[in-house]
Amino acid sequence: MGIFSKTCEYAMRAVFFIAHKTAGGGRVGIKEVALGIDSPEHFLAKILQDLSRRGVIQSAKGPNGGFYVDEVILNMPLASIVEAVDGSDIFTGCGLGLEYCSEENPCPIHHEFKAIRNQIQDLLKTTKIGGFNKELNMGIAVLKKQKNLPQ
Amino acid sequence: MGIFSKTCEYAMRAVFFIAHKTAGGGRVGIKEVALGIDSPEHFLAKILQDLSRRGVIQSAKGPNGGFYVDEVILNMPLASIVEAVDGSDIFTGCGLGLEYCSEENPCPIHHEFKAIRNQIQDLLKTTKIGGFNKELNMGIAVLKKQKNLPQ
DNA sequence: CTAATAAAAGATGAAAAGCTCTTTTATTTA
DNA sequence: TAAATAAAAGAGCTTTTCATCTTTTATTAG
Ligand code: FES
Ligand code: FES
Repeated sequence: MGIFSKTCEYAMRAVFFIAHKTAGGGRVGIKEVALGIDSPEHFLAKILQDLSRRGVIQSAKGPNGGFYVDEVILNMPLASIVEAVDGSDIFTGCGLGLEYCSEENPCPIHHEFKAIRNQIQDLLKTTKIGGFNKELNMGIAVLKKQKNLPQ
Repeated sequence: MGIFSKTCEYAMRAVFFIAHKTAGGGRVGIKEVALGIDSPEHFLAKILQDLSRRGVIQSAKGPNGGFYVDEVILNMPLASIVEAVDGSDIFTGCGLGLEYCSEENPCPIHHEFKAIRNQIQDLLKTTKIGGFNKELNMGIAVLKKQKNLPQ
């Protein structure tokens, strides 16, 4: 696993995809999202249901239904997704797994780790959910493995 | 979970502890290590056996036996432990979980994430296993939760 | 109002991570 | 050589994560 759980990785990719597809109106179905980010459909459905309940995306049932986002969500930070899925440990937790990270009783790598943690926090708080629509449209950024490309 | 797996967190704390206790010679038993870093003894034993097999620590059976490290190990980077336990995904993996991280087909957060990944790599490669013995001796750095300290 | 659509919810299961307990093997010291 | 010591190895359990399949509910177009 990487820095984020697999669930959280799917969540971020999916929300980027939905933002990209519906920023100008409309909805996108679960099948299309799963295909677009290369994730297991039924598993992703669970994740999106949860994000929808928490207000990180929006959804509508029935014909022409699907997932979508509004202006407010487009301006929310990536951190909203990560916190909803993985919790806030990544912003506050100790790099060596001590029960709590503290300035008074720091673990050996506390200072260096804190800098990294802050940089992660910065990335997640300043990156807006809708911030990559242009890159995604232009194909400069991708949300799944591109074919015919070694390494 | 944090950036590293729980197993990896235990491993790093344990190796720091062993380095601290045996840098001047001698061995330290599994019970003392488990107590010293506040980890489950039998689970930690498995982790240390594995690290020993991989040459990240040394061990001796019988009376006066236990775990220890030599000069060579004291100068090895923290990265050796992390790689042995969690693999090298943390050095190369994509922040959004794409199959591979690539400059040609980057995910939306590729550039910012790469900077973070490099900083983690830098921390793990420049931090020596024996680099904190002084701090640990002086009590300036700790390897388990300190008692009677709120937050 | 009905049929079609699409998300929501429920039930279940596989795999990995985390953890415990018991037995065996190697070493030392007396 | 016998007893004590301590890691190594083996077997197995619990929880969490990741994933699939089926049924239900809400919505909409006709
Ligand atoms: S105490 Fe470990 S990172 Fe702060
Ligand atoms: S492609 Fe995602 S971090 Fe490089």
